[in-house]
Amino acid sequence: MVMTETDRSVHLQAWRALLRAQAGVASNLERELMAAEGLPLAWFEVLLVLDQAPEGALRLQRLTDTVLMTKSGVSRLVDRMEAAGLVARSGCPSDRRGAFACITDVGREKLQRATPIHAGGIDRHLAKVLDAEQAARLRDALSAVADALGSEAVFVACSGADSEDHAEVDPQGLGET
Amino acid sequence: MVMTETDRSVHLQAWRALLRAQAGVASNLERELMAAEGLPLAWFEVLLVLDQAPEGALRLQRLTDTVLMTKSGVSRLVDRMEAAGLVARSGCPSDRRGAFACITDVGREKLQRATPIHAGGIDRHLAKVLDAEQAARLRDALSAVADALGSEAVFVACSGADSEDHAEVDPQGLGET
DNA sequence: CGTCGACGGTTGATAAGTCAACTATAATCA
DNA sequence: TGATTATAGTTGACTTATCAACCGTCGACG
Repeated sequence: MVMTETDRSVHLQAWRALLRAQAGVASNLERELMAAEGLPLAWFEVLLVLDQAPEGALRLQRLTDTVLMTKSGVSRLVDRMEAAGLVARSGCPSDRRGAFACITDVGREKLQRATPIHAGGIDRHLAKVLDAEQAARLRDALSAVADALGSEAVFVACSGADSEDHAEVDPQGLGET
Repeated sequence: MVMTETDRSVHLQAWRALLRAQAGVASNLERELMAAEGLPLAWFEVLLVLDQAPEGALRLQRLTDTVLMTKSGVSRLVDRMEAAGLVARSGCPSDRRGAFACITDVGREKLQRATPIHAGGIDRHLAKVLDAEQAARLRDALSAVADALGSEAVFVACSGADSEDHAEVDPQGLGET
């Protein structure tokens, strides 16, 4: 496949647009949910997947994928939501290392009130701009990108360049105290 | 415009795909840049726009837009990059409140070495999955979304719901100590 | 010309996420 | 069975972004 200069710049533009759109929509959704229900977007997403899960419970590990966060991040997120009464932890009998996060009744009520807000946001920010077909294409393109990623993530981490000889800049506070 | 159940779910799916793709590509790009040059993605983007700017300098305020960060975030980001020697602050003669961030020679070198890494990442993660036409459509769709956003952001902030009567959950530590 | 509101940038306090190290349990295999 | 390795989750140390309050400067208007 030949790769012209223009081709490359199109992909770069797509990437920058992706960044802008994501940041913009996310911050609007967050603001709306926050204003209407005092609910951060990430909390909403956790409630959403928990609600759909059987028993309203999911292993923390599974949450990791849906919230796009490390396990420690999820652990602390669940801490906060538990403190707020929206979810509860419960041990897993079949694997005693594991823990379930389980949506509470309060959590379900909260979700119910938040859902139309969120849906409205999606409507306003996406549906107003893209018709169903465009949205479907967008979904497909982005899914393709996201799916292609996982497969080579490991590869990339081990091949591109090893971790010596570079890092002359040292983002974490200056190496020369 | 009639809005069926399916339509709505398509938009939701598009949004979730958007989140996954953005998070995935960003973290891969970041990892690659970090491994090869010890350079965070945000730093790279700052260097990139500074390099393209006349005199290699831009007001901090302008950086705010391109990096998608608040002004305090940008101020601190520039702090760190300045400490690392990649940029320098310089006062603005015509408006003595303002400050320029100006790319240094070291910064330019760094950018030069980082650019192929970044381009390679875009290639691997986007160009490999989307041809030029698909990428162009993706760019257009996402730009449309992002552009539509700004206009109503203010509106949303003031209309949707006011900030009393809700927030029963209080994400910031429990209101009942 | 002087006052006053808006703007650009910095800073203190804080929220939230990462990484690395650790604990405890599970699974594999000699 | 017992040792080894991998996995689930938690926690401490740390990084970075935000918000709100602040300072200095600009610009407009009486």
